[in-house]
Amino acid sequence: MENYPMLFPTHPSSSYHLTSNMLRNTTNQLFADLSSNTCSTNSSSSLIIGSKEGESFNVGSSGSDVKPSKKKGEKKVRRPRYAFQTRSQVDILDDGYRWRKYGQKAVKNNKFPRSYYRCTHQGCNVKKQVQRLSKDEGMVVTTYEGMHTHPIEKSTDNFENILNQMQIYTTY
DNA sequence: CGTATTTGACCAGCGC
DNA sequence: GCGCTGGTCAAATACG
Repeated sequence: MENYPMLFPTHPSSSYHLTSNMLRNTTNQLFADLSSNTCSTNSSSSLIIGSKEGESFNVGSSGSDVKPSKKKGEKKVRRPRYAFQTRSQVDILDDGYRWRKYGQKAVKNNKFPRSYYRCTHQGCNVKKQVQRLSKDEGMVVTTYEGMHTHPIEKSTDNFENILNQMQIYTTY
């Protein structure tokens, strides 16, 4: 059983820490309740994390399978999802990990489609979805699901890179 | 040529 | 039971 203590795992990578810290400072990220309130609430800060239940659902095991049935002993696992809103004109919020887009769906309440991303690391089942609010075009809701158990592969050592991201984030 | 993205189809959960 | 909505897969395509 794994617990999900926080949004971002504390990795020894100082650059990561810097990145997340930078993110917090530049953009006001707020937690939104996905369980009861959904994101339709225009309230400023809605802390969430509704679900508990830490379930590690192995994905990349032995190639691709069309699994109609779930694994043994697990049913509808609702692992916690961490969502935070970000004021940004860009929906590509690079947190240092490499994401592969695996789906895109249109949401009823929003005019903009929701993008589904998954971490490209093998054994890392971290998923995230990015959704832009139709109410506020400059508001992007990013929902993280799961935790990374591996270091960042992106070269955030470059301060220029970080600065560049900061410029992007502060483009509003 | 290898990898990421796009896009339609498929499926499961939920409400009526 | 049926239809709607959300979530995922996988083939095709784009891009380096």
